[in-house]
Amino acid sequence: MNYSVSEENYIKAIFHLQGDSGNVTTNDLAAALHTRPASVTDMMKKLKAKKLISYQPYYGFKLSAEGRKTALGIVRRHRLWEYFLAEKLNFDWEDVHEVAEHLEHVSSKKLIDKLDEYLGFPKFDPHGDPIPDSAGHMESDARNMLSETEAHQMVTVAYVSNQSKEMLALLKHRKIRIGTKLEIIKKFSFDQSLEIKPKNQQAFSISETLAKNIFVTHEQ
Amino acid sequence: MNYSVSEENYIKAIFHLQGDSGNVTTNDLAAALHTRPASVTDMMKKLKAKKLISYQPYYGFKLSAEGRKTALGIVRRHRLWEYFLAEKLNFDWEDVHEVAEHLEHVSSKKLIDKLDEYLGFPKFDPHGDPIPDSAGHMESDARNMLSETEAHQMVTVAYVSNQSKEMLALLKHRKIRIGTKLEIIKKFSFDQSLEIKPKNQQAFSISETLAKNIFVTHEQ
DNA sequence: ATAAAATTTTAGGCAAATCTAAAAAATATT
DNA sequence: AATATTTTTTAGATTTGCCTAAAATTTTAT
Ligand SMILES: [Mn+2]
Ligand SMILES: [Mn+2]
Ligand SMILES: [Mn+2]
Ligand SMILES: [Mn+2]
Repeated sequence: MNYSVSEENYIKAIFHLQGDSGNVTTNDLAAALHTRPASVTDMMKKLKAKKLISYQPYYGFKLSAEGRKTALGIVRRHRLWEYFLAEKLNFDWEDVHEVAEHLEHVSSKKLIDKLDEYLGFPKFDPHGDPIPDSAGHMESDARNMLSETEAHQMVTVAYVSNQSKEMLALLKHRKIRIGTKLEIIKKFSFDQSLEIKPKNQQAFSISETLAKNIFVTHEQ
Repeated sequence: MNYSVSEENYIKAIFHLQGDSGNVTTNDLAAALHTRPASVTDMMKKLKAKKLISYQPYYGFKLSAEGRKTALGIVRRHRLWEYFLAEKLNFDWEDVHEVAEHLEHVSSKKLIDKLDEYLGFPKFDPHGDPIPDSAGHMESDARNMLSETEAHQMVTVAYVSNQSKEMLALLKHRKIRIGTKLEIIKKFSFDQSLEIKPKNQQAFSISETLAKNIFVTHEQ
């Protein structure tokens, strides 16, 4: 019911790594947590004993129903704190993650539910990621990769998939954030770069690399 | 420069225990932290090696200048979070301590300074304890024990020295909190009980035991 | 189908933080 | 001053979480 900081970091990392296949490997998890494969194997034994994952030695692991529920709780805390830091404390977009990485481990349910209420039950964090509600449910709206969106469309930035400091620094410089409305002026097939024009800004071009990491919605 | 949760809890406990004499004993610290004397001795060796305390085996210990500075930082975080929980998240007075006990260990300076600013640089926490500023300075205003205050005076509750659940439950029932203004109607020498009348409330009597744990200011 | 390479696990060790039981030292009592 | 009591420290274990090096297993290449 109550897990250590280390256990929580492992659970959350597995949650983020298991995409559709649902299976995570020892090496991948070690890389994600900047730790050694041997340490991962140790922890997997413990999480299996606690029934948070199913684990076949040599064949990877996946969260159990209980593990997933636990992961959603941690993600909820992380994203609510990110929202708080950005909205209330005026943190820059790119700085919220590091602090939330620690705040997420303060696991008082009462604290988080009251924080959620205080913030007005936000649905998305500052990076556009959905915030699970207290029952573990979250929005999953249809988003399209900016690089695959047709020209001459007005879209709204909803999510950025790469959240490295470098990426966020670039977005900040370009004044692109979650909620920014922009028009796709032209697409160049030579290098797949795009000319875009954010509302109330001059048009400029962005690389394919960047466009592949920005997700947009069309509605409205 | 950066200390473990356990080290921080020890440092803070020493800070609270060392009154005027300035010297804390192994048994007292063990009792305060619900741990064993042997564990305290182990940790004292470590804190001494890190120059946070001066420590003479068998003769107790006290914080060094560096240790005191560190302790003030932890106390600052603790009390700012208590203020946040009470003022912004509407926590009951008696519930803030437990959660702050964990939040205090998230030690980002930027986070705490921005939180302080967001809260409007409060000078006292919900229990009336002074909050150190980012340089470690705090108010130390003249407070008097309610039991030793003359009758027919209008005073303001500024601090409660006993912060047990039982005490806070009684104060809550009596609707007495930090900032409550009240008049001392009469003092009974038989049992040292007091008749008091909070503003906008009926008069009632309180025991000497309670009156010895309530501190008040006269100004204004 | 073997051999080579990559991945994962096991074995053994280490540091932090705790504990119990025994020894040592300080303090109090006669 | 000697003895008893209390306090504190030391010795030796235990648990958690991590590591390196070696062994086991799976996967890939020939
Ligand atoms: Mn974390
Ligand atoms: Mn985020
Ligand atoms: Mn604490
Ligand atoms: Mn307090």
